[in-house]
Amino acid sequence: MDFENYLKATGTALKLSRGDHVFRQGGKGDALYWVKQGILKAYYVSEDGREQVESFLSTSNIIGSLTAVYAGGQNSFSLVCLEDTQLVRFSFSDMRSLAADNRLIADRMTDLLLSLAMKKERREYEFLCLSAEERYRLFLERQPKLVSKITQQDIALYLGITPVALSRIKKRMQVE
Amino acid sequence: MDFENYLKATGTALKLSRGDHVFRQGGKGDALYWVKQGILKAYYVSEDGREQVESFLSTSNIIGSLTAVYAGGQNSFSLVCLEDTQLVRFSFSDMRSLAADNRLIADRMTDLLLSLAMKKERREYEFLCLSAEERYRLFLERQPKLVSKITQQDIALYLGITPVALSRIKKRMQVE
DNA sequence: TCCAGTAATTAACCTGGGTTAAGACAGACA
DNA sequence: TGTCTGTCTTAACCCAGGTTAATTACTGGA
Repeated sequence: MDFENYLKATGTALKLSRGDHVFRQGGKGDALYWVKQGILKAYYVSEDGREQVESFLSTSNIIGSLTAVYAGGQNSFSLVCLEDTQLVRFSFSDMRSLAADNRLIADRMTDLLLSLAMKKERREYEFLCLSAEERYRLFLERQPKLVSKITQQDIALYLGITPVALSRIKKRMQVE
Repeated sequence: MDFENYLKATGTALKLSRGDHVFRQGGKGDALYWVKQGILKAYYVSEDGREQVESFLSTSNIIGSLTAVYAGGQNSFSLVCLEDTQLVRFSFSDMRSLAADNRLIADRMTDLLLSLAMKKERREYEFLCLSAEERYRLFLERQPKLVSKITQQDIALYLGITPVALSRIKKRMQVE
């Protein structure tokens, strides 16, 4: 059984509308989600009520809170649909059990974890070494298709700055 | 065979001195390192020659560049000893092969990947949602033993600020 | 077509951190 | 004992981005 078949066999198909939440920060559950269709936003709300965007997801991405997966902790962020969305939900612990007897699943699971960790390693580098403007340029390069479908506000919060600051950066870039 | 025995059996013991590099940014290799004894610093050098610190490692931590592990890419950072250090080097691809036939190794490998990814998820959150001062307070809480053994400069570069800024933050915190 | 609500821009002012440079301090060593 | 070197602190100045608020533009109903 390969990974796609595993998803079809054990996963639950979900159809959600723009604005629906897949899960909320603080909730429980070790589920992961494969995005069949749509655009989603993963975001944190910090203690003082401010929102920051962890990432945007689109077709064929896989997302889930690792702190929730690991030892069944709480979701560290919320996941909301920015468009009508189709997802397949599957359980990490089920996949892990299955991986013990199935090399294909085991390989895909390892790849999945590696790529999740690498994605975060890259983002860590960007925050540590790049300016807000450089991060914005990189975002335009990497996710050009998303730009038109996401509000400036969300892009700013993804970059770790305010919408006002992003507007200034855009203006600065036009002039040059 | 459990994980510690796996390390002893297949790993290579290394003894390094303060200042020695374990590997350098841009180099190849899919090795991971288990820290038996000592303190190390993982750091990036960005294009303009500036250094930023990715993390500090001490006893029983495991470290390696995930981009290097994944598909045998290049190390995305350098690793240097801040004290005399004992390491055990082991190959990720060997562990992965072994995991296919050994559930204990497979479990430990999955845990390892999950904890690496979670560590980065946490740090991503800190950069996105916390101020430099809050990140410093958190560092003092989490790694109090390291504080006395690491220069202020390295702590500042870990927090993503300059040594001058960290000195100001410390003063500000004393006054309050 | 008009209205209401949201998103984006712009301006004015404030603040945290960067930059540069000068001094203080401490350990290493001749 | 004095000097050298590296680390930390402090000060002065600058700038990117935060904050608040007013203005404009856009969009989706009714």
